[in-house]
Amino acid sequence: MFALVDCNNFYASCERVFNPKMEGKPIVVLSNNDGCVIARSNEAKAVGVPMGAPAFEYEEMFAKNKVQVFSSNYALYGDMSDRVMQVLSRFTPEIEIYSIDEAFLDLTTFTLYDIEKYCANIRNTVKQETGIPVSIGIAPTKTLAKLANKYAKKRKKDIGVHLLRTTEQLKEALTNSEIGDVWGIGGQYTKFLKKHNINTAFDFTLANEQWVRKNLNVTGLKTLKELKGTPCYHLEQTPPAKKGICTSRSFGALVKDYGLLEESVATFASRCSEKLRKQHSVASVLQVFVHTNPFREQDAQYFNSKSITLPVPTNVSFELAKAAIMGLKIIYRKGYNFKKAGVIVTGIVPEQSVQLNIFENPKFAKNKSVMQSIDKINRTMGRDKVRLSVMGFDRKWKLRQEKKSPCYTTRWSELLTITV
DNA sequence: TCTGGGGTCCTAGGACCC
DNA sequence: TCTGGGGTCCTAGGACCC
Repeated sequence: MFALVDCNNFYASCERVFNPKMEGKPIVVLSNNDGCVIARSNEAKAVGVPMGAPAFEYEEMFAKNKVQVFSSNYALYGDMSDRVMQVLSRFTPEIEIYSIDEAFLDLTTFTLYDIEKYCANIRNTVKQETGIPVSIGIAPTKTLAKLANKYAKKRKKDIGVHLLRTTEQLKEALTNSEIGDVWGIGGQYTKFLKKHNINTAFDFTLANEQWVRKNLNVTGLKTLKELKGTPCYHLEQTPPAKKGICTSRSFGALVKDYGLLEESVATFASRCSEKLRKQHSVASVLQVFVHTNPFREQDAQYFNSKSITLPVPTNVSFELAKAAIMGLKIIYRKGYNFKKAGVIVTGIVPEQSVQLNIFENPKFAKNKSVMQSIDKINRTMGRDKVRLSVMGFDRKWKLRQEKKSPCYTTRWSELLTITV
């Protein structure tokens, strides 16, 4: 049996933990640059704020309904996520952290327990120790656990735990779940399946397997089998190393100037190098891209990218920044209003495989220890305490974040003060 | 003024090899 | 009339996830 633990309206709930005045009120959290709505409390959903709503179009609506608006605060959400996952790990070592707000638990060996009671206990403990409300779905496959979780959120709000085990329980939940709510069935497949008169998860379980294989390929077939109770996905306790790493941002204001673009691209390359070092990998290809704002129809549009093959795979920040700037010089065109830039590294292999190369460059060991020292300083003293000068200092291209809450749990200077 | 960011897997088709 | 058979690797594009 798998349990899927999913935090309710996670970002909105994080904002509420340290700001209890927000309890019971509609609140939304915006994407980077305060662009669109990416999280909503139940109250915000109830007054009709849609997911992805552009903030500037909804200003009046927010005011009218007294919706509290927050910029996203990833330092806070990341730390709260760690706390939730730590609590969950106490209940079983068989845990897969699936995303910032979700974890699968493998409860197969818990045969002597009342699983529903055990999960209710998990839910209460997480709430008690972190302040975050969660819902838990329990079922024989991951896809069914996802479905059970949705069901718990929709129909068993007060209990927050839903178990699917007997044929009757399964049939009832499948019949009452829309096909588009199934994990693995997105917008395109929903349209396609509805056209063929498959409207619920139960309808889908009656579909012909060859037909599903042909039209939704093997991933669709796996989804079908999982819904019918045959597990195709297992618990992944150690996440596999990433095959591609991307750092990109939209700018807070349009950028015309080459120098600012260069600062941003160097910064993105440096972030990619940090992420590579964190998973002990090196990359052999770096791609840099820039583009204008497609929403500004009055502006001339320009999209371009350049791939650079690195002479030796690397995770050294200045080597990646150098390559990124080289690429940027090739694709930069004067006179455009740039809105976004990014760096993607691919051709990722373990650091070990390069170190063992018999043609190893003596610079490699030296650079590696420089990077280790920089990482250590930045980890303890704060991000970018030591950085490449080409990354700049005043960050004119930085994000807009006008309504960011304090980093309650990760910055001494922003700790909550309680006045009695 | 203003519209996010970061991933995965699968398939088809082209280039190339013997 | 008629023109082999069996592979690999890479990339672009489309689907999905959070």
